[in-house]
Amino acid sequence: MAAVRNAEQTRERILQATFELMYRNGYQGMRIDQILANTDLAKGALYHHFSNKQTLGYAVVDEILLKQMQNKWVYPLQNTEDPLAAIQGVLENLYHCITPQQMQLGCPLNNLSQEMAGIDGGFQQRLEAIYQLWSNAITTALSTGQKNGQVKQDVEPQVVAIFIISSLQGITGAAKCMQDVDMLMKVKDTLSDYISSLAA
Amino acid sequence: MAAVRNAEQTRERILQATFELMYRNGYQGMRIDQILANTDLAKGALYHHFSNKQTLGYAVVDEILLKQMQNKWVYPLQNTEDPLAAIQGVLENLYHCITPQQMQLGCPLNNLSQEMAGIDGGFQQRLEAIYQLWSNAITTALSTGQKNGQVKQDVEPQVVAIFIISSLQGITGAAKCMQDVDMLMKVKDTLSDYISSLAA
DNA sequence: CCATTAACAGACCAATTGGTTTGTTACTGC
DNA sequence: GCAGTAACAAACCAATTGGTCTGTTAATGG
Repeated sequence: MAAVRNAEQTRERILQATFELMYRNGYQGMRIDQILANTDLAKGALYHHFSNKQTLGYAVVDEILLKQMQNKWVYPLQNTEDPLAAIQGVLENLYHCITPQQMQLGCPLNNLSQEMAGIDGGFQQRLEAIYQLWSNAITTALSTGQKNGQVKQDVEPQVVAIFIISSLQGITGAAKCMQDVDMLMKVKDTLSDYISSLAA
Repeated sequence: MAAVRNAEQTRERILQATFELMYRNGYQGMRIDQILANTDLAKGALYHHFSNKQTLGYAVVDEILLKQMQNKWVYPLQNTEDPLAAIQGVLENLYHCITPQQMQLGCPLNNLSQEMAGIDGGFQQRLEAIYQLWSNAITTALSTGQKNGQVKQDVEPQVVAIFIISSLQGITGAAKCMQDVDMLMKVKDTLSDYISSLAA
């Protein structure tokens, strides 16, 4: 058995497995041994790449969650003709192919925030940075919309941006408990209507 | 030392301490030994009242969280002249005397939901019941408002109720990460404006 | 081609965990 | 007032936990 070695790839495998376990069980519920089982690695390998559980958790936020945020929200809202429509598009896309499984598990960012932001300052700072990225993307989009005359002048972009983010996270969170897909969709439409009401 | 015994009171003390620890550290992060330390009880006492950690966690939801929901939302919205104003009042009251500590810790119901609803069916069912209580209270208020001609006829009470709940929870959750009181208040006002827009 | 080091494997460990058991003490009904 | 039981105390336990340590093997530069 030719055991090929690729440090960077191994590191990535560990990160990905950790992310999935954290998504399913939370950071505190996630176990190191589960990572090893899911990656077919030994402890030596993991602790060669990450010094401890906390560092590993931080890395998941800094690398995986951050990248997800960029792909889902930052890039799609950049250089768009109609910012409001772009926001609606991302929203639609988000709910378009959501599985019952995903509904039950909720949003990785939200889950981790509620679990760890209040307990661990390191997590709080890193998660805050991602929320900052998110709100900046929407704030910029709304501001651009105002410049283009597509968005009402009396809305405060930053406040509304955070309201949109909050509502979205809240809906995902509520769905996790309520387990009602139809209701989830209707509530999402209510948020959609609110966003539409921002149009000039 | 006359060790006075009061079973019901001891049970309540355990429940209260467990609630606080769960609020601070999450269910998975909360440790049995911490409960004992905070109540000055021995293990025998705890396991005499509760058969295991899970049962204890469930009891916190069934008794403490449920009662909090009734006091904060159900009763205040019952038999009110102006349901919409009543909702605004509860909201205002909620944010009126919020400490930085509470902002950092977030909402007990939301924290626990995000942490456990996806993992443990027992928690999910119990938490869902509380969300049901909550949404029913607001739904009924909105319906009454419609009958009274105070609320627009074209709003769907149940959907809007869940949207309000979601937004509120989302705001609390975001505040936990963002740590910005002023922003939190402004976003809350945005929700308040939305609720005002429901008036006939 | 060989020395050095990076990338792993896996046995090992101390501390912590939820939970049990056995014993003691306060109450309660008769 | 005493027997029986409920309400505790506290030592004990097995399993799990994150983390370490000592090897071994593959790459890499000279």
